[in-house]
Amino acid sequence: MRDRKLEKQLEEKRALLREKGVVLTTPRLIILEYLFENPIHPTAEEIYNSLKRRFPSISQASIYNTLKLFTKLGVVTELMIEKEKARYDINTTPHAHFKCIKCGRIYDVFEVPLPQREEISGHKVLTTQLYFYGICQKCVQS
Amino acid sequence: MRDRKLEKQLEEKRALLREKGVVLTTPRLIILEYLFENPIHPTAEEIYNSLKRRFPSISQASIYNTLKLFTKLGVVTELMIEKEKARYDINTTPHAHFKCIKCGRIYDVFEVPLPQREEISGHKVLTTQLYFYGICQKCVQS
DNA sequence: GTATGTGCAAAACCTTTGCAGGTTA
DNA sequence: TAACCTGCAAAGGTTTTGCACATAC
Repeated sequence: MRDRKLEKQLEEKRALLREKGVVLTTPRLIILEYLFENPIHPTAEEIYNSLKRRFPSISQASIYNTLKLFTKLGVVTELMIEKEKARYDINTTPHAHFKCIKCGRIYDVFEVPLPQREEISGHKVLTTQLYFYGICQKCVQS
Repeated sequence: MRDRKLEKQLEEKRALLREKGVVLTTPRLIILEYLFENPIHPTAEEIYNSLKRRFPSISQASIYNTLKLFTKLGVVTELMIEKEKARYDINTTPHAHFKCIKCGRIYDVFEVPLPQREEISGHKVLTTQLYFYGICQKCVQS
């Protein structure tokens, strides 16, 4: 049985999509659900592999299309913390991220605030990403 | 005739490479020079296209190998400010970057300091990247 | 001379695209 | 029903790899 709080957040995002005139198709709904239930900053491939077990007909194209749409609408944040591939974060509250260069884990960082700037040297700021790289607590210990 | 200050910086980086036991081959030297003379955060492709005019025998593989080596040694910083491809910055002094989502220009940002943290939630921090995205001054005006 | 690096071409990998068929509102 | 979306397969673009030859020290 699903967490009530999570269910409420999900409904909020669904409402946001409806407001924006987005058609609520099966791929979009199950990807949204997946992101809430797996807030581990998954890649498109991880989402695809997990979902195709339960929904064998889903395609890679739909995963990529949906993630791109969600990013454009601000429903998810696309992280470019890795060179190879994008990762997706359903938590769109501004926050930093830490990537362990040893184990590859990615952590949310709420301890260090993002610089909140509307303008820098005459440039209008719309979004901000702050990435830290190093050795995570688990890898430091071992 | 080349700037004397630039020549000095170049010699410093060459010395750093020698110290680290890196063989100073032609591709490595000309890429280093290129980066100093073109501090525009070029991509591997841009470097390749520019250099092959003067050194037709240079290969893509050498560009990629060299950039990876330089990044590992801390001679350049690899920017993941764009999803599609990496960009390289010879200025390894910690600083932020701004990318214009309209024209694609990438600016150095010295006005906003990077958070200087050695440790976050028990994780050991080694490097930090701060990226701003928005509309640049030139695009705002037009 | 020997370890190390280069150049070439092909492969690997992530992401996008075109289009016929299907689904949502 | 009409607009929009999905799934499939192929293509596109960046980066990596294997190997014979070449080069730096």
